[in-house]
Amino acid sequence: MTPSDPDGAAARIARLRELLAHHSYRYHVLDDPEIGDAEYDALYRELQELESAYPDLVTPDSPTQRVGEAPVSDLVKVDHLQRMLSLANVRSAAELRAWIQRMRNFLAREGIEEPSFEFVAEPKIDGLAMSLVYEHGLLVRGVTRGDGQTGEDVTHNLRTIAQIPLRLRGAEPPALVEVRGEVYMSLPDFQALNERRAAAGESTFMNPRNSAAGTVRQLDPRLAAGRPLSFWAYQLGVVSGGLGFATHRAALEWLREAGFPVHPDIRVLASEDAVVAQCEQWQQRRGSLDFEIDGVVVKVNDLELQRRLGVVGREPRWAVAWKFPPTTAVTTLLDIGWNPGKFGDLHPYAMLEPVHVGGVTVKQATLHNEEDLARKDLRVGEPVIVLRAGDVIPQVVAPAPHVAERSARPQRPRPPEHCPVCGTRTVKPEGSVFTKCPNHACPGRRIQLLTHFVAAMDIEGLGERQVLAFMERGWVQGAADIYRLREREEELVEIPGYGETSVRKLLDAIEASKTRPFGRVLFAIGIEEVGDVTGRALARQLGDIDTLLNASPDELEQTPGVGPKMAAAIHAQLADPAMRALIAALREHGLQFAQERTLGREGTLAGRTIVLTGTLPGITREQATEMIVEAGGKVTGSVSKKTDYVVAGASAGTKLARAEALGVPVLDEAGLLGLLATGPDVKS
DNA sequence: CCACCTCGAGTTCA
DNA sequence: CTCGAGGTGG
Repeated sequence: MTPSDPDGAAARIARLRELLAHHSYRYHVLDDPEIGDAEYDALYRELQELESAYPDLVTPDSPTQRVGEAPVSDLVKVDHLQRMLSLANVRSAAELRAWIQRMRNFLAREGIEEPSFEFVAEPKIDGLAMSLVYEHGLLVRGVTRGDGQTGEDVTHNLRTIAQIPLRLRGAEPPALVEVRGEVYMSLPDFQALNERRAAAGESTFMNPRNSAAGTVRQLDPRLAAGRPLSFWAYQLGVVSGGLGFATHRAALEWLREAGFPVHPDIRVLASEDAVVAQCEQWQQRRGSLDFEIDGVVVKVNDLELQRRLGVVGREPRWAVAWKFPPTTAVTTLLDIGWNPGKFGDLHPYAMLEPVHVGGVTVKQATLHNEEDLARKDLRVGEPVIVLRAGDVIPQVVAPAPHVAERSARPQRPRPPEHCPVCGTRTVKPEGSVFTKCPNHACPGRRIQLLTHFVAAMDIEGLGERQVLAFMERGWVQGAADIYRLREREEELVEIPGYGETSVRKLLDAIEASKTRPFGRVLFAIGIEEVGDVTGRALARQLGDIDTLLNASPDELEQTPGVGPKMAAAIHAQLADPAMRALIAALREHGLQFAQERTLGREGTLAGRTIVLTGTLPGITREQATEMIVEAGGKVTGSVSKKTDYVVAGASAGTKLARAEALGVPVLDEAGLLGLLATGPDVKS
C-alpha cells in the first residue's frame, strides 16, 4: 500500500519508528522480544519503502539510518566535554580497605567526620570506553576515550550498535546529556565472527577487545555493521537542563529508563565487607559470563560525596578498579637480550618461546634491570612463568615451580662485558642498577636518542624505522643532522616507502619543528631526569639557554620540581662538551632556545610561594589564601628556601622563626595587601 | 619524619 | 600502563 498523501505517510512513518525502536529495545536491551523476527522485518521494510517514497521525511534517528552513513575519510579528533578519567587499581581486600581509609582521612581533613559511605560495585567490562552525547534526546556524537582529553569521533560506527538508542526514551529529555559506557564484543559474537572470517579465508581476531577496537575505528560503517558490537552504560557525564540525582545508583536507573543497557546486577553495598564479598563474587562468576571482565569498579554512591572527594592527577578519589589476578602461562626462556636505552643503559629482556596468555601471544618481555633479573633467578633454557592481564604489559615473574630446586641449573645470566651493538667494553657506574655502554657514539643508543628527539619535537613521518634508514646511509648521526636533510631532497626520494609527497611532508614537518617552544627542546635533546614537565619548568625558570648553561646547581634547584639530586645531574650533563656542541648546532638551525620568563600564571603574585602563620587582624586565613591564589600565587604550609614571603599575624609560631633563620621576607597584613596590589619589587 | 603525589623512563602486541 | 624515585607538603 502506498498512501497518497504525505501527511498520512508522515504519521505512519512516525508510528513505524516508534514501533521499531520499541521492539528493538525489547529485543536488544531487555532481551525479551514481543514479536518475531519476521514481523519486525516486515515493519522495517514498510518504513524503508515509505522513506524512499518520501525522502524528505528521513531523519537521523530513524532505525533505517543506523547503517546509512557514507564512510568517513578520516577519524576526527574531538575534545571531550569533560575529561575521561582513569581509575586507581586495587588488587586485594587490604588495598580496597586502604582506599576507603584514605577517603575517610581526606574527608576528615575537609571537615567531614564519619561519612556514611555507600558503594556501588559494577563489573569492569573489557572493551572500549565511549562518550555518547545526546542533544534534546538525539544521539549527536560518540567519541572514543583517547587520552582522556581528546578522543576520536566514531559516531558513524556507534549508530550501527542496536543497543545504543538513537533517541532517548521518555518525554522531556535534557538539553544535553553525556552517557559513558563500554563498547564490547560478547564472547559468542566474537567466536561466531571468527568462525565466519576463518571460513571466508580472512584473518581472525586475537581477542574480543581487539576485535571491538578494530571495529569501532573502521572508517566504513557498513563494515562495522557486519560485526556485532554491544554496549553497557555505566556513568552519566555532563548534563545540562534537568536531571539532578543524589546518587550514582539513581543515575544508572535513569540510564536504564532512557533505553540503555545497564548491567542488571549492579548493587548498592553498605559496608566494606559487603564490597569485598561482592568483588570476590564477581571474580567467581567471571568465567560464566558471556563477556570478558577484568575486574570490578567500586564507586562511592553519593554524588555529593564524589564531588567533595574530587580528582587527584588523572584519577577520581571516589572510585577504584578491583583488578582480578592476571592469567599466567609457562614457556621456555630462550635467551636474554640486552638493549641500550637512550642514555646507554643496557636493559635486559627475555626472548620467549611464543606462548598464548591473557588473549595475546607473547614472545618477548622486559626484565627491567639486572636487580630484577637476579631477584627472579631466571636461567636461559628453563621454563618460566609468564603473566599478562588485560591491558598489562607481559611480565616474566619467576622460574616454573620445581625448576629452582634442580641441582644442575644453567649459569646465571650476566650482563654483557661488551656492548651488544658497538662492542665497546661496558661499565657499571657506582650505585646504578644498569650496566652501561659508555660510547656516546654507539649506534644503538643514538637511535634511541634520535627517536626520542623526533617524537618529542613532534616531527611526523619520522619514526624509528626512518631514523635507522637515515643513520645507515650516514646522513644522520645526531639530532642536528635532521635539519640538514633538506639538502638531500633528491636522495630522500630513493628510500623505499618515500615518494615526492612524503618527502615534502617530512621536510615541512622538520621545518615546523623549529617553532617548538624552548621547554620542549630541552626535553627533546635528551637530558637525564628531564622529561617534558621538567623541561618546561626549566624553560620558565631560566628563560634562555645561556642562563641555563651558566646556572649553578643551586640556581637550578629554584625550579619547581627540581631538588638537589636532579640539579646536580642536570648541571653535570649540561657541562658535557658533546651536549654543548649539540645545543650550539641546533641553535644554528634556528630552534627555540629562549622564551618569556613567566613564573606561573598572570597576576601580581604569579609564581610566588607564600606561607601564612598566626592570626591576621582584618581577614581570615581562607580569605587571604583565596586572594593570593587569585593573584597567581601559591600558599603552602611550611617554610622552605623556596618560600618567597611569610605573612605573620598575632601569635605566630615556629614558621616565623624559621623564616627569619632562612632570611625569607616577613610581612604583616598591610604588607600582604600591598603586595597583592602592586606585586613584588623586581629583584635585582 | 612520613605519606602522598608527580615525573621520568621503558615497553608489548595488533 | 607500571615501576621507582625524587620532591613536596603536613
